[in-house]
Amino acid sequence: MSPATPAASAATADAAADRRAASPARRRVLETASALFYAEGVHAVGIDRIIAEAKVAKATFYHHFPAKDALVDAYVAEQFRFQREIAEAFLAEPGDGDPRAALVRIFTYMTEAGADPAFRGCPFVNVAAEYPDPEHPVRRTIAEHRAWFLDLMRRLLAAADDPAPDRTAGILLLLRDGLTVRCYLDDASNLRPVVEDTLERVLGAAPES
Amino acid sequence: MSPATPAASAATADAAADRRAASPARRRVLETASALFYAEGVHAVGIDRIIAEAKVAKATFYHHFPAKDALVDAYVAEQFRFQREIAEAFLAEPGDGDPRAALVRIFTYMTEAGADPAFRGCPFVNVAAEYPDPEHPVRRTIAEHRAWFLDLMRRLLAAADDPAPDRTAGILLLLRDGLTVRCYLDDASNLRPVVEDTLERVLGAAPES
Amino acid sequence: MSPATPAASAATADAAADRRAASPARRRVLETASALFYAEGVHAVGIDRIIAEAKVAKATFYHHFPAKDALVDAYVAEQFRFQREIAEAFLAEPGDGDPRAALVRIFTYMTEAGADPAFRGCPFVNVAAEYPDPEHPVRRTIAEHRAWFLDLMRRLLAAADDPAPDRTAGILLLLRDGLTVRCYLDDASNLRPVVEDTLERVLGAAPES
Amino acid sequence: MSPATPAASAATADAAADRRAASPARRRVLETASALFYAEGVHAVGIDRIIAEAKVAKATFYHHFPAKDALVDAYVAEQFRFQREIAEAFLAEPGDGDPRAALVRIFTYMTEAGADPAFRGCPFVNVAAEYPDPEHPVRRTIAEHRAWFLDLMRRLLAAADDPAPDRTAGILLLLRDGLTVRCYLDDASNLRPVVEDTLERVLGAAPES
DNA sequence: ACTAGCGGGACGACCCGTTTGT
DNA sequence: ACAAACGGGTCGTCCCGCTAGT
Repeated sequence: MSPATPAASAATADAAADRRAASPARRRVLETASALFYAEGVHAVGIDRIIAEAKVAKATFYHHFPAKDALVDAYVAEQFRFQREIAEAFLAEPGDGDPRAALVRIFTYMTEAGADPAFRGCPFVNVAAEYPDPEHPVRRTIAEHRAWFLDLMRRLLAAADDPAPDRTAGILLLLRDGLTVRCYLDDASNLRPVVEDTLERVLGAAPES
Repeated sequence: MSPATPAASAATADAAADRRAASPARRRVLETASALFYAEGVHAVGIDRIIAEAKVAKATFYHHFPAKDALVDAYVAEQFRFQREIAEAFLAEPGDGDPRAALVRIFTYMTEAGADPAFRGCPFVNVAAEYPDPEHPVRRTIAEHRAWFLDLMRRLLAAADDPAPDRTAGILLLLRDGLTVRCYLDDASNLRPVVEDTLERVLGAAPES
Repeated sequence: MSPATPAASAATADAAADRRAASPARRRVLETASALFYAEGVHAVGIDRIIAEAKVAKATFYHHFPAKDALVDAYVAEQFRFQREIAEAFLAEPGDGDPRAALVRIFTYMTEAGADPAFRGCPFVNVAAEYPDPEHPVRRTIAEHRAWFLDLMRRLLAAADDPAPDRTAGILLLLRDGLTVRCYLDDASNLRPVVEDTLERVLGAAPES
Repeated sequence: MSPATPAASAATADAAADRRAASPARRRVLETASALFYAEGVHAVGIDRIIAEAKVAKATFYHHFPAKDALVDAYVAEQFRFQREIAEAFLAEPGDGDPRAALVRIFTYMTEAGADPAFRGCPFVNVAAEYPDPEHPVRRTIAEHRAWFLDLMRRLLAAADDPAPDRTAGILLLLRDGLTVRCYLDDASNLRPVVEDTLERVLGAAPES
C-alpha cells in the first residue's frame, strides 16, 4: 500500500475513479443502459442486451460495474445530475432572476418534455416501482433527488415571497409527480392550460407588476 | 330450458364464466398474486412463487389464466373494482349528498391509506412502469381506471358548482397521482394539512354555509 | 367373479370391449387424435389438445385409454385397418380378378392419394420415426402392417405368375415406401408416369393377352 | 490489412464464423445432439440432456445456437454434408470412372449401412416426420439434400447412357427412400440380392462389355 | 358413462446475472 | 476483449391421477 496520507490516498482513489468514469466504454454502457432502462424498465432489460448494444465485452462491463444494481444506481444518479443541470440552466436564464418566472419555466418545460411521444414518465418513480426496499442504494439516490427538488422549490418560493414556502413546495412536488404520471398514462397534449391554471391557483395570482 | 335459444346459451356461458371466476383456487391465486405484485412488483414475482403461496398446482393456475399477463390484467382489474367500490361507499355516505364533502372525504381517505407503512404507491402507476406498450391489455385496463376517476371527479365538481369542472377534474387527477407517489417515496406523515391546503386552493375557499 | 366358463368369460369381456370401442366418446377421441397425430406428429400433440378438440373430459379419455401410448397404438391399428379395407376393395373390384391389374390399381391409388396437399407421408413410417424401440407395442403393430402388405403383394404376384414372387414383393414394398416418402417430401405431381414406368420395369412388360 | 475494404471485412466475418463453428464446445454439442436426435428423435431429446451429455453449460449452448430448431437445422445440414462426402468418395474411387459401377457401389453401401443394428432409417425422413411445415428451415435443408441426390443420380445415369436419365433418377430416389425405410422397419439382412435385382431391372441388364 | 375441475411433479425451451480463463 | 462456464431462474406444457357431481 502507498505510504501516502489518507487524504492523498483518497485523492488517488478519486482520480482512478474519475478515470474509470470517463472511460468511453463505461460511458457507452451507461448511456445504452439509461436509454433501455427508461424505455423498457429495469427488470425487463438484461445485461446481455446492454453489453451487446453498447458493444463492450462482458468483462469490461463487470470491470466498471460490480453488479447490475450498481448500473441501475449509476443510471438513477445520472438522471439526477441531468435534472439538476436543466434546473440550473433555468435559474440562470433571463438575467433579472425572477424566481416566480423560473418556477413557471420549470413546469412549462416539464409539460413540454412530457408531450414527447418517447416520454415514459419519471425515471425515479418508475425505478422505485421495481425496487420496493426503501433502504436499497437505488432508492436512497431517488430519495436524494426528491429532497433536492423539494428544497429547490422551497428556495425559489421563499425568494418569491411565498407566505408558506414549505407547504407550497410540497404542493409543487405533488404537481411535479402528478404531471409526469399524467403525461405518461394519459393524453399529454393540451396540458399546458391545466398546468398554468394549477400554478396560478397554487402560487396565487401572478404579481401584477 | 331449451339449449337452443341464444339467451339460454349465453346465460349458460355466463354461468360457466362465473363459476370459474368464483373458483376457490382461482380466488386464492388472484389474491396471492395481488398481494405479491403490489408489494414487490410484477417482474419480480414469478409464477412458481405465486402457485406455491396460493397452494395450487401449476396446471390449475394455467387452467384459469392462459399466461402470466392475464393474471396481471386480472390483478389490475381487481384493483380497479376495489377502488370503485370504495368511491361508491364514499358517495353514498351520510351528510346527504354534498359533493364537495365527498371529494374531501375521498382525498382524506387516500392520504390516510398512503400513511400505511405497507403502502407502495398506486398499483396502476407501478404496473404501468413495467409495461411500456400502451396497447397492452394491462395498460388498457389502467387507462380505463384513469378515465373513470377523471369522470368521477368531473361529476362531483359539476354537482358542486365548480366553474370549470373539466379543468379542475384534471387538477384533482394530478393531485391524486402526486399524492400516491409522495406517500410511497417520501415521508407520508403530516401530509393531511398539505392535502387540505391544496384542495382549498384548487376548489376555492370552502362554501361558508 | 362370474361362474362362467373361461370361454364365456372371454366372450363377455369381448362384448364389453366392443361396447367400449363403439362408445361415441371413444370414437371422437380416436378420430381427433388420428387427424392430429397424422398432421402434426405424435409428440407434438398433447393429450389436453386432443380432449379439448374431441370435447371429452380427461377422465373419459383415461377411461378408454390407459395412457397416451395406447391411443397411439389405437391410431396405428386404425390406420392398418383402413389400409386393409382399401386394399380389399381394390381386390374385389372389376369382377374378373386380374391380379396384375389389381396391383397397378393399388399403386395408382397410392400415387393419387399422395398428391393430396394434406398428404403427410406414411403414418407408419412417421410414427416409427418417433418410436425408436422396435419392441414397443406401437412398433409391433407397425410391423404387422408391413408383414401384411408384403404378403398381399406376394399373393398377388404369385397369382399373376411372377417368376419370383418373394423377391418381387420385396421390390414392391420398396416402391411403396419410396412412393410415400417422395409424395411427402418432393413435388408429388407428375409422379404417375414414374410409377407406371417402375411397375413395368419391375413386373416385366405387361402380358400381352 | 485495412478493415475498410468489403473483402477484408467479409473475410473477418467468415473467420469469426469459422472460429465459432470450430469451437470445441459447439462441436461437442452438435455431435452429441446428432447422435441423440438420430437415435431417439428430435422431440424426444431435450436440451437439458444434450448439454448434460455434451458437458457444456446452458448459456454456452445458447451462445452457439439461438434455439433448438437451429441445432436441428445444423444436425440436418451436417448429415447432408456427410452424405455428400461419402458420395464423392464413391465417385472418385478406382475402376476409372464407370458411372454405372459408381451407382451400384452407392446402393451397395447403403444396403450395408442399413444392416447396422444402430441403423434408424434416413435422418432426413425421420426429421421431416416431426416437422410438418414445409417452409420450415429444417425442411428446406432436407429439400436441398433431396434435390442434390436426385441430381447426382441424373448425372451418373446420363454418363452411363441411360435412355431416360430424368425418369430413372426418380426411380432410384424411390429405391433409396424405400431402402432406408425397409432397413429400419424390417429385417435388414439378406437385402443385397433384392437391391441388386432391383438395380438390374431398373438400369437394364449390366452392359456386357 | 360422462363431465368439470384440481392436483402434482417433471420437464419443455430459454434467459438470468456473474465469474473465469486466455 | 472474447468465449466459455455456471447454476438457478423464467414462463409454460407435459402426462396422468383423483374427486365430486350429474
